[in-house]
Amino acid sequence: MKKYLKILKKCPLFAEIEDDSLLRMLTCLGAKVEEFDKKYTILAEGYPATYIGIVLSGSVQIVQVDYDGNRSILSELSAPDVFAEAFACAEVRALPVSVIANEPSQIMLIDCNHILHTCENNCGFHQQLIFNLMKDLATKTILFHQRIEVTSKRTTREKLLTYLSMQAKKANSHSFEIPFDRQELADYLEVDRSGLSAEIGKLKKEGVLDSQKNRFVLY
Amino acid sequence: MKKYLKILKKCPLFAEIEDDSLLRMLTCLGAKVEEFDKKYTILAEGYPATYIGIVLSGSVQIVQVDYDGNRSILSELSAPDVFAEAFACAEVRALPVSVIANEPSQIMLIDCNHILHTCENNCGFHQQLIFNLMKDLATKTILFHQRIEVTSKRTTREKLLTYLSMQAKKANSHSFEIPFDRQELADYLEVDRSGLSAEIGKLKKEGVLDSQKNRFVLY
DNA sequence: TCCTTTTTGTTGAAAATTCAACAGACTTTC
DNA sequence: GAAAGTCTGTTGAATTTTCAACAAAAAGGA
Repeated sequence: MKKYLKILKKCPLFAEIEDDSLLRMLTCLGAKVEEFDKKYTILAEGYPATYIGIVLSGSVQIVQVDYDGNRSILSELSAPDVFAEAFACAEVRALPVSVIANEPSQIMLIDCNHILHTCENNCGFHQQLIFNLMKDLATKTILFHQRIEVTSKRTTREKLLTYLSMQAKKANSHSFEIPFDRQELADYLEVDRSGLSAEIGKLKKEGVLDSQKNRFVLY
Repeated sequence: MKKYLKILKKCPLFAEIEDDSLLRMLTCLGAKVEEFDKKYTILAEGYPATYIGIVLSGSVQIVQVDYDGNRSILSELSAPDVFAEAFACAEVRALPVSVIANEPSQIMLIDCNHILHTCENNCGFHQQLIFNLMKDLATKTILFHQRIEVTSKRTTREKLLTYLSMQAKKANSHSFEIPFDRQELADYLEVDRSGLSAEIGKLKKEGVLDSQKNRFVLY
């Protein structure tokens, strides 16, 4: 396990846990590392969700089969991202998604029951782990909530302005960078990319904002 | 506290916890019950999020002040709903919303730190409480995820069909009821109500589905 | 540096949504 | 049981978005 320490320490799930405690804990949790070739299925739709996954190297896709049989890629993750934690914690009977290796990848799998039900050893770091997992879920909830707040606006302009003011508020400044390129921003806002570009252009002309690449200024 | 037992037992946060254990635990957690008159602020935007709230009676609104000063109501909760748990667990510095009493209400407030950091007594039910809280957050994450999956479709028709097939899958039947009236469904799908009604009409004519009130049949 | 690839902005036409207004069906209240 | 209020479906016009196609700009590679 030692060789994965460097990447595991970057994972928010293991924040505030010392190296040796982490190693001991992983053993205690029965964490296992598996290697998957490209296109191999790591977790399969329909199976019970018990495992939490952590990408150690390579990348994975979260894939869903549509009601009319179309496969769609919900997201793509790389190290040290965590996946399936919500499904595992909610104890869903059947995973609604599959997780597929996007390239040869090393994946750590931990049975969520081992996390949630602390062992008799009662290691103090287990507490911290639960705390970290909780924080991860809570943060996701908040981010989703924010996104819905943005996308529930009805026009591209409103969505954009709502999003940008949130970012300005967060940065505590009129000038700030966003973590998206145009296509990604359009996907986030759930609008058409070209329409988004057009709207940004309009707002510039009107003097409402200015932008160059990812940097925006809101007047 | 005893008089609140009946309502608290309905709250998923306290699932699988026996009455007397629950009462002892509430004391241990420093849970307090406060009464708020209509329009009084229970939790104020901008303050640190440390408390988890539970509606015991009455109802509350989750309110947000827009970037241009407009107040908007994000949701309305009644007993035995839980609020602010995500903010508290994520330890956000400033609440992005306010919680206002919508009528005279009794609210239980619990400092989230007391939940997350188990006491030295190490009561077994505290474990269960953490577990329940985790499940609550995980479930919310999943529900938000689903909603985004639905609303990310671009047309009313696609949104509606995506949502309905999810419900059919969940009910494991072509015929099922949804928990929304038309306006609520439109809000959930983020579309115009009248447009939604029109689309349902079209789909009926095309023989894709049938509906009366909340009951839908998908062919 | 040059060439290739990706990203971004622009456009106009087609399609879809929103908006406002109204009428009928259904509920609730007194 | 009548009246008031709410919910739903329908319509047409105005607005907005999407879509496809292209050109300019930026980024990356050889």
